[in-house]
Amino acid sequence: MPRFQEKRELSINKLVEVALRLFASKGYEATSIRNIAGEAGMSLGLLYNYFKSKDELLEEIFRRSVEDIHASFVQSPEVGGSGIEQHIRQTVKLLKEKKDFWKLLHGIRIQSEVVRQLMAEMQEQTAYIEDRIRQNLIVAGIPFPDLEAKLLFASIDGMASHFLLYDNYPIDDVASLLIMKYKK
Amino acid sequence: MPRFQEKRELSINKLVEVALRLFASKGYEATSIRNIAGEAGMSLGLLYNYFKSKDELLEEIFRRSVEDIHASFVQSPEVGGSGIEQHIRQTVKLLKEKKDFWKLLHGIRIQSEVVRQLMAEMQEQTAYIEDRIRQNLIVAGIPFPDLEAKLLFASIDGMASHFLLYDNYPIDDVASLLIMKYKK
Amino acid sequence: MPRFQEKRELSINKLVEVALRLFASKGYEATSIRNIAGEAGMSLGLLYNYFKSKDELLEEIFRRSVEDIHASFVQSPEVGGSGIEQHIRQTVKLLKEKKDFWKLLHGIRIQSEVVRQLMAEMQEQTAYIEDRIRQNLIVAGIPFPDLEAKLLFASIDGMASHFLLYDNYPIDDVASLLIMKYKK
Amino acid sequence: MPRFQEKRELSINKLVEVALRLFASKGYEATSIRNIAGEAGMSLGLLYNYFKSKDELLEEIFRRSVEDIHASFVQSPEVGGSGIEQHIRQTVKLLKEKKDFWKLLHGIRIQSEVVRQLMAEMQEQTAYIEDRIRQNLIVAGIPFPDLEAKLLFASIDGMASHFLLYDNYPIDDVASLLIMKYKK
DNA sequence: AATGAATGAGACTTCATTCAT
DNA sequence: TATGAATGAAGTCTCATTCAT
Repeated sequence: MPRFQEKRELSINKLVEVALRLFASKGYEATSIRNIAGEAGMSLGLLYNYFKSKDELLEEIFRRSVEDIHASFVQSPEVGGSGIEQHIRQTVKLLKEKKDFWKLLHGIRIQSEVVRQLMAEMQEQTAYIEDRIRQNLIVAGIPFPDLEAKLLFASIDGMASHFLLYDNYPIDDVASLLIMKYKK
Repeated sequence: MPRFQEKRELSINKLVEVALRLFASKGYEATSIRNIAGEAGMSLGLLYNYFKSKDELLEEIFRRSVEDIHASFVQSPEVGGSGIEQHIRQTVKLLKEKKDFWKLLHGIRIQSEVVRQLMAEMQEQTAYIEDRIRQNLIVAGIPFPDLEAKLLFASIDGMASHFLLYDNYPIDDVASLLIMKYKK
Repeated sequence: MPRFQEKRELSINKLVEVALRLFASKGYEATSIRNIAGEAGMSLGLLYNYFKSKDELLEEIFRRSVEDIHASFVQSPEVGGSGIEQHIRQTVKLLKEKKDFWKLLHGIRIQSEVVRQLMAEMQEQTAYIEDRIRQNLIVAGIPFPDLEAKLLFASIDGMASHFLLYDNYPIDDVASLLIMKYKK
Repeated sequence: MPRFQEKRELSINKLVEVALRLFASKGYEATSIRNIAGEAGMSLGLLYNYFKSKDELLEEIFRRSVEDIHASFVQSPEVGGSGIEQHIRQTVKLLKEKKDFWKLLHGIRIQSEVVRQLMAEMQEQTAYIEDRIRQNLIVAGIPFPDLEAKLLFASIDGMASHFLLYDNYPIDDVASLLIMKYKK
């Protein structure tokens, strides 16, 4: 019965979507399973048919989001320019597209009690991103690429934080300015 | 009876110190009042003699920390160099000195909810800092000081995040590199 | 699934019944939620599935009781005699049938605080009853019906209090005597 | 040192007065010892120097009030008229003078968990009052004095309840009407 | 006499999770 | 698949009371 499979996926997608939204706006701890099931229009029991625990739901959110982001970074660039420019533009694009996930991530990454495991996996992603940045800096012939990579990564991350934090943050302008610094 | 006052302040200081440490490491929501009182070596009831609620304890932590930080920024600089250099060095110094508070802040600022009030007050501090940065950029004769201020603020914030996030983060080196970019 | 509805109603009815009994005998404040759940043979958590708070449970008790009483007063009289006689007899009948509710009401009505809202609604009922009494007095051609209504209402209320207060209170005899005073 | 004695009595009087006011307005259970000490302008410890417990404070309130009321009933009448008239007028007078105590009493007498002992003592007073009423009825030559006493007592009690319950209750008028019924 | 620090039990309430249907 | 009844631990907070000073 493919119908069952369909419904199953529909429900799971709905749950992931709702949970991400709530985790992003209220925080992981402050969001209750009841709240999620309610907003998703389904019962507590059904939620537990799909996810063994609240943690597992969080993990699934991370899995999906990280996968999407990774794919987006790896695949042929959707934005033009040099390597660095592409990287920054791509990051900004993803920030806008997946604002809720970034909010969740930024809100959870420092106090990772529940999510130590997830964070370990994230670390890999982080290292990968920093490495990409370094590669691009090397290509651009910038000196001290290791340290520069750390700085650029931090700058991008800070920009992201402020975008998530403040309304009407002119992220495109700030990004452009940042890109300019690495031109020539 | 100054003895009461003494004991009172001792208890309050201990509570604020312990709560800050726990909030920083486990997060505000995940830290229980019982946990705080226990680590502070006192009973639940005593905590509530001094703080009407968990929120109020958090507020007191913020009040004290923000006050310290503000004072530290305003007073005669303890680190040398140009305006921008001073600002960055001072920030790094404070980051190291008040690591727990920054952890708490970075872990709480995105999903406010409980702390919308506090965040509103923080906003003022934030605006003040961004303005200081802009002033320094103007003095240094840097074009687009508004946008540059946003970028520099973001870079510093991102650097701080990574310092809080990763062990052995070479913040002094990254800071030096950042300072260099605004020299000459 | 009517099964859920059934169970739900069963639990709610049980809770309302037990809570009324306990509130009546020990008072609202002195009765704990744990006590209620325990006597009702269910867990604390289940109670909170049905009632958001202790107050709401009290409100439900009031809602149901007031509704019953109102219905009983409005519907065709189950006791004979003149208007006044009917009113008094009906009151006595209800007193016996809903002794617990009257106990709760008499024990709570003076120090409202929690139940100011409920009391405001009760006031309407009270006014309605006093008005009914006045109508009956007018029909019976008794002078000063306004004041007489207040007095008769007070007498009935006092009789009720003493019935609730003292064991073996001869309420039927006292009621008969009271009725006699308004005959002829 | 009579000064100590003086201060002691002053403090005790203040506590009794404040506690009575708070018990009357919020109820016994809902009033905290802290609240009482605070409103009386003294420390928790001092309160416990004078009263071993919250119960004992309540007992003292009852002792004093009952004594006052008893004295007032027993002593030469301050209001004129026949026995019944005197009794009713005197009751109304006391109601006005000791409104808080009556509120407390009416709010506590039905659910007497804490105060079973006190209520037993009150019962004596009650019996005494009912007996006085009966004596007066006998003197007035009214038939069925036993039952009439119960009814009149209930009427007076109900009047009192309504006076305590409703603002601007015309108790004097209602009392006059009640008195009239027993004239001739 | 007088203070208020200190305690711990217990109050109300929420929550993640399990289970019978 | 789907429901929501049911649980019990744990959370925040209040309270009467004791005690050192």
